[in-house]
Amino acid sequence: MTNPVSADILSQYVARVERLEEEKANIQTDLKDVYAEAKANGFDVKTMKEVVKLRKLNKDELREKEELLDLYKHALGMILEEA
Amino acid sequence: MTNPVSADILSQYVARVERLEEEKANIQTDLKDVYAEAKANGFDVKTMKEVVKLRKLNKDELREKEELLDLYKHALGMILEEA
Amino acid sequence: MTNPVSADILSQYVARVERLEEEKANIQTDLKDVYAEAKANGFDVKTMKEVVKLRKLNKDELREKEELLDLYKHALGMILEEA
Amino acid sequence: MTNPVSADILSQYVARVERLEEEKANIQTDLKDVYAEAKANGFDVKTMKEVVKLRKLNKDELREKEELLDLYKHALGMILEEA
DNA sequence: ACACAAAGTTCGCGTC
DNA sequence: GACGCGAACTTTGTGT
Repeated sequence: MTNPVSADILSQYVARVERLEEEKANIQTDLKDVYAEAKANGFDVKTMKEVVKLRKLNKDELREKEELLDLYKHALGMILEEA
Repeated sequence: MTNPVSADILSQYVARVERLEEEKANIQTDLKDVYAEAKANGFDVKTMKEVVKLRKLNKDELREKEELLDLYKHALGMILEEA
Repeated sequence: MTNPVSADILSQYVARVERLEEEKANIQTDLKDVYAEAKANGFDVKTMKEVVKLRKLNKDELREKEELLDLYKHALGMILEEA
Repeated sequence: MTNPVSADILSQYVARVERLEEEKANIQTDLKDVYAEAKANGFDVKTMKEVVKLRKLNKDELREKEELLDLYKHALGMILEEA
């Protein structure tokens, strides 16, 4: 499979990966810091995270999806109470 | 740590785990089959899965969460278009 | 999409799915319980899971997998001395 | 909760978070690209990831981990003959 | 130590 | 039939 492993090439790839993962770890630390600071100023971190998540959603996609869903919901008499 | 590993006891636990995982795998196969059958009869599998997911959500929990969020959304002038 | 949604048929499918998912959830609970019991008796759950995973692989796959890993390790000079 | 929400401050925090998450997403894309390139050159991505993970562990942790795993394997009679 | 949340891995699906 | 994409599950880390 593959071929006689070329140590040099492999090392290069691994080095690139490790470099990127280091950068990523730094950013994650920064994120943690921002949330910590916000929390120290009285904000609710959990809710902030949720807000951020919501803002990621593209409204149009969402609407399209919901329309498709409605079809099926009605078909099912989607009464949530009867779960 | 732990203790001199008791092979018998460990084997029992592993056997129980493997039995349960086998059952689980069977069920997953069944699920796949149901969806395949539904698809063959003209239903949209992706949407079906979404309906199933929605039905799992407890409506009350949802509402509570949204109220909290609204506070922050308004604070942000949560205009999704300006993302 | 598809066509005039047949509510009855769809309901049947959803019911079957939900039944299967309930069974699956039960099994997952059982699994959790087994691991909890093992842990209470001094076993290391993480290692147990690793063992279970290894047992899933047949011997040939296992050998192949380990050989490839060793190859890469050697290429990277990662083998300092073996065990 | 917390108190009269200060919209300006909150917006700043959210902006900083979103900036950092964007950077993070870029890095993840880069990582994907590196692995894709490696794959295109005949390397096994899964094994590469495994190697990278191993390189993160220091030697002591590694030894401890492997010893425990061996203990369990032996208890289950999983060691047929060593490599 | 536990529960919740994020990350990584795996699996199924649609595509080419 | 393989590849890449997206969702599901698992596992790891963190905060309480």
